[in-house]
Amino acid sequence: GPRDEDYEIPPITPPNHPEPPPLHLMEHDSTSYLCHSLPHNGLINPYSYPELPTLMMSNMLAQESHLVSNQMPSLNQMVQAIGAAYDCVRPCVMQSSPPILPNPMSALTQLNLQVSRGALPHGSPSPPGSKSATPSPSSSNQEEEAEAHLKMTAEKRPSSDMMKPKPKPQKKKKKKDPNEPTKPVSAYALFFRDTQAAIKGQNPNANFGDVSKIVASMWDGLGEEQKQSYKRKTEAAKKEYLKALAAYRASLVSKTNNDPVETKSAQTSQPSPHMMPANPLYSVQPSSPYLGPGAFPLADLQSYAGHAPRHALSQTLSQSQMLPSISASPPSSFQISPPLHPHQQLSLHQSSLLNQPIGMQQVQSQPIIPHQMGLQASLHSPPPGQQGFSHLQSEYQKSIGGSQSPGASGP
DNA sequence: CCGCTGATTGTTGAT
DNA sequence: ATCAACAATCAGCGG
Repeated sequence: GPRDEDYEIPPITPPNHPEPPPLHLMEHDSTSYLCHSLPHNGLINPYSYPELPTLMMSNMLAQESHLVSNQMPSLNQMVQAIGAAYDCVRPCVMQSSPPILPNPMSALTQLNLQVSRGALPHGSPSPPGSKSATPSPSSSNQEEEAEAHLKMTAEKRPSSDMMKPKPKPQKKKKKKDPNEPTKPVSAYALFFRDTQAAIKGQNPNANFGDVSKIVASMWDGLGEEQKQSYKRKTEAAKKEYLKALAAYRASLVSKTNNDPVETKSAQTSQPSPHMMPANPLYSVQPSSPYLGPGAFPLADLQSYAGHAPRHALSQTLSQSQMLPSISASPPSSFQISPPLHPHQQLSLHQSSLLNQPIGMQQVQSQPIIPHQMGLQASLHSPPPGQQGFSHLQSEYQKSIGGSQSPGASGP
C-alpha cells in the first residue's frame, strides 16, 4: 500500500513498554521522519480516555489505561526533549495529562488541541497539507528526497507499463448517469461523514487534511465491533443498491427499447414496488441522518481519541500542535467541546435497529449512565459552540495543572 | 479461482 | 469541477 512506504519502522522502540502495545505505542508513523521520537507521547496523553472508552471497547480500556500511566512520564520527558530539539513541541504535552476527568470530554478536548494546532496562526512551517513545504530543510533532505524519489518511481515506473489495465484513462471522475442509483458510501465514508462534523466542530481550524487524518486514526482505532456496525449498514445499503441498480438497468433497457419519455415513470415503478426508488441508501441508514451529525461521532470521537490512533494522528497532531502553542494562545484554538453525548441515544437506536453489541456493552458495563446524562443535558442544550464548556475548560486546565507548560509541570 | 495492484469513488469545504 | 488525506471498493491480470 501507499502509506506503508512510510512505515519505516520506528527507530526507537518504546523502552517502557514491555509488550507491543495495542495501538498507540507502536506507531511507526509514516511521517515519523519529522519526529519519531515523540510520536506516541503526543498521542498517548491526549488519548487517555478516562471513562469514555466504555463506549465500545472494554478490554482496551484497561490496557490503555495502564499504558497511559506508564507513558505519561516518558511523554513529558520526550516532549521536553523534543521541544528542545524542535522548538515546537511543547504544546502537545500539555493537556495530555489529565488523569481522569469526570467528563468524557477529556479525550475530545485533547483531540481538539491536537487538531487545533493545525490552525497555526502564523507561519508555520508545515501544515499537514503542505507536505512539500518540508519543515526541516537540512535534516531530512536526503530522506525526503529518497522518499520522493521512491514515490515517484513507484508512481510512474512501477506498474505503469506492467500492469495497468487502464482500459480508460479517465483521469478523474467519470460522468455517471444522473439517474443511476448512487452507490452506497463505504463504511469509512460514513464514518467520516459523522465524525468529521464533530471534529470540525471542536477544531474549526482543522483543515480537511487534518480532519482526514484524525478520522483515519479514529477509524483505525475503532473497535471491530463498531466497524462492523458501520459495515453492516454499508452492506445493507449495498444490497439495496444492487437491487436498485438492477432495476435501473432494466428500466434503462426498457426505456431504450421502448420510449425514452417513460424514463421517469419507468424508474419509479420499475425498481421495485416494495423498495424505495430514489435513495435506498439514505433510507437505510438510520444512524447519521436521524440522530444528526455529531451525535454518534462525537461520542465516538472521545473513545477514538482514547483508543490511540496508530500512526498518522499522533504524528499529525504532534507536528502541528507543536508549533502553534508555542507562545501562548492556548485557549484560542483549544476549545473544549461540549460533551455531547448523543451517543447514548444513538446506541439505543442502533441496538434496537440492528442489535448492536456495542450499545449493549456500554449500558451494561458502564455505570456512568447517570453521569452521561448529566453531561448530555448540559451539552445538549447549548449549541455545539464552545460556550457551555468554558468552565469545563478551566476545570480541565486546573486538573491538569493549570498551565500546559511542559517544563513547568514536573512529574 | 485467489491474490495483488492500480484506479476509482466517497467523505467536507474552499476555490 | 477540482483538490486536499484517507479508506473502501472495483476492475483487471498473473500464478
